[in-house]
Amino acid sequence: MVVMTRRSDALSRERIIEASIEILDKEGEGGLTVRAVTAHLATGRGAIYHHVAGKDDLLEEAADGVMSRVAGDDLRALALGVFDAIDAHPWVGAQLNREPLQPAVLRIWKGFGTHLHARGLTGRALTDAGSALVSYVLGAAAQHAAGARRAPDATARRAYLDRVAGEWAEAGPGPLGAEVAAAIREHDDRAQFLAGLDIFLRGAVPPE
Amino acid sequence: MVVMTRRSDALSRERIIEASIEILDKEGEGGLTVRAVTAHLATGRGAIYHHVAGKDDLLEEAADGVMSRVAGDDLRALALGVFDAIDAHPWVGAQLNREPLQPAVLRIWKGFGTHLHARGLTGRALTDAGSALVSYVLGAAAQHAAGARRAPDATARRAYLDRVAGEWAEAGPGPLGAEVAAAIREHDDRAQFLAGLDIFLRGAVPPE
DNA sequence: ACCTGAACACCGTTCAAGT
DNA sequence: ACCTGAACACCGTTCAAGT
Repeated sequence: MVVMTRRSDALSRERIIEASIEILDKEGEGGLTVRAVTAHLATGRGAIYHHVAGKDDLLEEAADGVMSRVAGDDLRALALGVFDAIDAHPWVGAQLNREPLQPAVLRIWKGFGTHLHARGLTGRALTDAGSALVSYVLGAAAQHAAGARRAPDATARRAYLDRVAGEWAEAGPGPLGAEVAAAIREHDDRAQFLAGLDIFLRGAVPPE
Repeated sequence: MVVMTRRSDALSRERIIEASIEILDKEGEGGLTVRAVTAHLATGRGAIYHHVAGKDDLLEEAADGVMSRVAGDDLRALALGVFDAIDAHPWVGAQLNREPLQPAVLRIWKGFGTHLHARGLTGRALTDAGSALVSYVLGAAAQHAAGARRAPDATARRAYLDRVAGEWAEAGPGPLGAEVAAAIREHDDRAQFLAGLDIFLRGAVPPE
């Protein structure tokens, strides 16, 4: 008698999402197609629709998969963790800004909310600060991710920054253009992100 | 003798962008297809490629077209102008977060940079504050636009907020979940945006 | 120079047919 | 129940042919 066992590599929501993250990391956002995912899993085109609702669902779950591995003992560490995760997976930066209710965004909201609450914020002050912090972090993430996508290595990055600096310099003959142009050439996204975070924390919560 | 004159409605970059904005406002981002634009202009599919580089170019120029009409005498007025423009044209919210160097983003950067400079910020303090402010405004814009897209009228908006509040309430049994859930139900995106702007300004610049 | 529209090389999703 | 893969209804972009 032949006993039919499940293939050990049977499809599942988890395996589909895992494969999607691999493809997104290797090929970028444009590389994630249903054809690529099903080819990677060696199955038929329509197979994944038994496990995920569609491509949007796939992207939301993939982004949450990345964000679920971010932790931080305090607020700055958590924010840096989010930044570094997006630096490592640039496609997440765009995805987080597509839908405010997706699991990954709620996860970030909860993390920041908890830390702000621990710092003594309650009521309106808490939700105002949480909302602003989430907006700042997601906005900075999208900006950084878009830049990282366009300038993946140091040489491309230099050319990219020079181009922005040039546009700034020509934009205003006044002192503003020159100042910003110079700053852009010395620019470091991660340090800039932290500087913005500190501005925000200074305005939102009293020093501990 | 027959003198051939140019059709008065000859194609031009301006007319193509204008048509694109109309389609985006009426049909949303998904409605902007090359087929829709060329049908609207009663011309052949390939005609627009003589005037714009492609669909990305079209979206960047359309967003800049909207942002070019925003003005503000002071920083808060400018920020509110950006918010209101995105409220009126939700597709701009997503577009601004796609590419940090696009004309509309540089335009916003210059506006904020000028106002921050006028408030006495220079050097690193200026670029840190400008960068953080742009990130906050673009992030908040994306969040608001995504919500507005999903909940266009008051009834849909209520259902939407109730759903978020519900997710929050069930998320944490502690005081945080209940507080945030209650705040969300009373939530007003525009007021929230202003509250976040004030947090930011408190941290970035001394009161005038 | 500009426009036309068929052709090309893709998409995401559905669904009858299989196991 | 789950999987297969052809079919469907779309895309953006190119390009030979027209004017």
